[in-house]
Amino acid sequence: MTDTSPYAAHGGDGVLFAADCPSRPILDQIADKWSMMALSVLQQPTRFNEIKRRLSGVTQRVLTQTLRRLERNGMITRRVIPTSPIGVEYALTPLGESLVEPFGELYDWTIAHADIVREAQGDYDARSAG
Amino acid sequence: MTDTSPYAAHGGDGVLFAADCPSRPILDQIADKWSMMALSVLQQPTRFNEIKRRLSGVTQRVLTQTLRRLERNGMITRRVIPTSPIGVEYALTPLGESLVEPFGELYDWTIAHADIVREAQGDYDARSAG
DNA sequence: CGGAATCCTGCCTGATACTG
DNA sequence: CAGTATCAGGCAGGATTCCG
Repeated sequence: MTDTSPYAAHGGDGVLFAADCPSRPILDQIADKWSMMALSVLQQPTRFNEIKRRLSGVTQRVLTQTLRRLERNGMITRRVIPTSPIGVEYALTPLGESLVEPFGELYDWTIAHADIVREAQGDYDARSAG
Repeated sequence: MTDTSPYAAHGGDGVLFAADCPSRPILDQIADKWSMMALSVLQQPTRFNEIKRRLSGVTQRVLTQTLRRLERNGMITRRVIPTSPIGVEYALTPLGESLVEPFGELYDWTIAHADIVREAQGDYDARSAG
């Protein structure tokens, strides 16, 4: 990669996340757990309530906001199915598909390190209590 | 791919993010922008106020909470430097270092797609207004 | 079914002051 | 310096209800 901007590469230098770094406004939009989980679920087109069931714990209000935001950012599409009762199916755009990869690696990381993290939590809590 | 657990791999099937998926409690802890930015900044050991300056926009309250949470999850260490005035330096643990990779890919994604996302936002807003 | 509207609570923000 | 404490005000999120 031929660095054309101070933000071209991650790691190494100290300009990471400066106030004007172009990563900031985007991270504000997508770097939250519900966005990540929704994107992952949408690897196959899915309807609203099905997404809601998968993301157990999310409220319909927050899920709606999340899907709207993802749609506005060009990551998913919203298609109304004129049945009765009505259906709405969400699906990834090519842009959204390209995001699944980084998110997937993060997902895989959590699976791989779940035990270690739980252990660390136990240690910390024991130290705090003692 | 030899799936040993229903959660062994990302993508493909439909069990993603079931209520008992071990990814959930961890994502709750780390899948937020401040955690991600803090971890990235801490690729080199950094003191509190320096981190705060890098993560422009964060309040000291939220940053403290974020660092505590990362420390509890075994991702960073907190070292008090007995100078006067006192100093506190945060640094990555090996666990935290292993997280930098996935986060870095996400960071690189935002840099690479910043323009496309901005364009999508403009389109969406224009459609909404029209 | 999908979502908008409503109300209500509570945490976050932002500012400021205080401690070791 | 690195927090904790406090308080005002605002906005996010939960629960519920209603509509196409």
